[in-house]
Amino acid sequence: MVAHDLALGRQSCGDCPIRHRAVCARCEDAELARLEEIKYYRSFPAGQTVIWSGDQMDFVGSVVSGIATLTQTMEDGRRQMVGLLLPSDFVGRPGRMAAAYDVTATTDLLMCCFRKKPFEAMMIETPHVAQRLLEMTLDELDAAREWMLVLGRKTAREKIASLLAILARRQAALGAQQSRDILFELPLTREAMADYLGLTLETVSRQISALRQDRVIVLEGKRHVRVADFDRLLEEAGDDSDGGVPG
Amino acid sequence: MVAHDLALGRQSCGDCPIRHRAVCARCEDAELARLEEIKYYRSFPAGQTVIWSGDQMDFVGSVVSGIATLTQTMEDGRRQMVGLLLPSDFVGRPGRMAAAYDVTATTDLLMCCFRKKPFEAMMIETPHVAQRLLEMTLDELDAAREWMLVLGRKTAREKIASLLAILARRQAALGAQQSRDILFELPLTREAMADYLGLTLETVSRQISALRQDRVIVLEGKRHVRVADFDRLLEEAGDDSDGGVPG
DNA sequence: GTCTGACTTTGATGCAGATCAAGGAGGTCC
DNA sequence: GGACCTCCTTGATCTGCATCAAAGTCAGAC
Repeated sequence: MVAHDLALGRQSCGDCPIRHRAVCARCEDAELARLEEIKYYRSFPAGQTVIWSGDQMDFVGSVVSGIATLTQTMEDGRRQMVGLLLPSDFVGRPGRMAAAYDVTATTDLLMCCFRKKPFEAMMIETPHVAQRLLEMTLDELDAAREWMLVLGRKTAREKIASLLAILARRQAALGAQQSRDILFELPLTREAMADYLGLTLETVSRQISALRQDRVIVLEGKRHVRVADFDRLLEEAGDDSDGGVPG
Repeated sequence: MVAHDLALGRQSCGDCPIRHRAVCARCEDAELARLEEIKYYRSFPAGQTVIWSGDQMDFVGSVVSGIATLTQTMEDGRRQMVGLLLPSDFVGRPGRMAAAYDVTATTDLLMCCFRKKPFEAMMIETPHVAQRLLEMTLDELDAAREWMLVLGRKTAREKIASLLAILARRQAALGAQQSRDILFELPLTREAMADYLGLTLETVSRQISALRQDRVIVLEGKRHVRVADFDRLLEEAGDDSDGGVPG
């Protein structure tokens, strides 16, 4: 099973990498078969817009691989990212015609799309899909509220540390690390990080440099980050709770 | 039917003021009867904490009347409001033991609470409750994302105008106004507004004064606001879309 | 009536982060 | 090789909001 197969739709849900985390996680075989009938895959190269805010949207779907962002833009060009979509995250809203946000692929992106009308019908008829979607939406709401604290009350340094902590935690969760160090790639440009954090790209750059000089992180190239002391990073982020890092 | 009756639980759902907007909106008579068995009312005086973040929470529920807030607090005391709960809004999360945020009554508050365990059982068995909760959660997620733009990218003046616009729109929606002016009460102290907007209370006070001097709003006392030109207010808020104001 | 405390307003000053500006690193195309 | 991107870093300066401080307003208790 390679990406090429995925892109051509030659994939059964049973083999899907996000089978147990996406909106279909709870589906039984019959339900899965039904989903399979209304699904199709779409891929987007890094940088491409998936959909513009306000556009008619005739599908909903899941991120299979890669990373996408949701952003809002004001008339004068100020931009705020309001969501970071990782594999298994859901895109679109049942019952709504138009997209509410710009959706952009920040890396090469593969999406599993469902035609909207039949998906909405399924939502009503099969409870497992709606239940799972509720669970995922509640998680997203928690994440959004967490981010409101970051945007509203944290300093620039804390904001950067918070973002790095999210990425580091995700990386740590992906697999047992051979060393205690967490190593990960920044999937966002400095500008995209600024849009996420409500900062300017210059401030992002400066604060990353500062965290490097203060030995909180080690940069290997511009996009690879090594975190030796995760608790230290959390401290810098202003988080009290120590998240569940393995090791 | 008076508040006193409500507080004592002497109320059938049929007469409930939030019957058609709350989590029970879609329920049929039989479902309603079942909800009625597991519900009870609680009232809180203005200023009282409904629940502390981290506390065990053995109920979920709806705001029947009054206003409550969700806030997050950092170790050093920085606070960010992450939700404003108006009548019909839902409190708590099925499937979670502990409260994630502090919930505080900012006005006298009446809540319709459901015992958590039986409510969770109902979520699984009756689709209408889960469907309605999904819809409400998606709306809340949209509101949270809207607020992320406010927190991350708007100036202090725009933040205040945005909050006033939300309150004004809600008031306008409540009933046909006899005049074109929208008149409403601020349900929050300056400090609570600051917590909502990621500002200090001094900045809130100054910006409200500035909007008054610039004739965007008229203050009648400290807590009553008159908005003569709603479009002007939206302009000040940096919103392009003109929301659906009647008249 | 006065006292008290919660809430609000206004002024003076300081600083974190924005803005303006320049240059560096690394990639791709020719 | 050089030209030309895009992305990133760093420096100098400016400014919007925070901070520190003091006084005003109003309702309720007595």
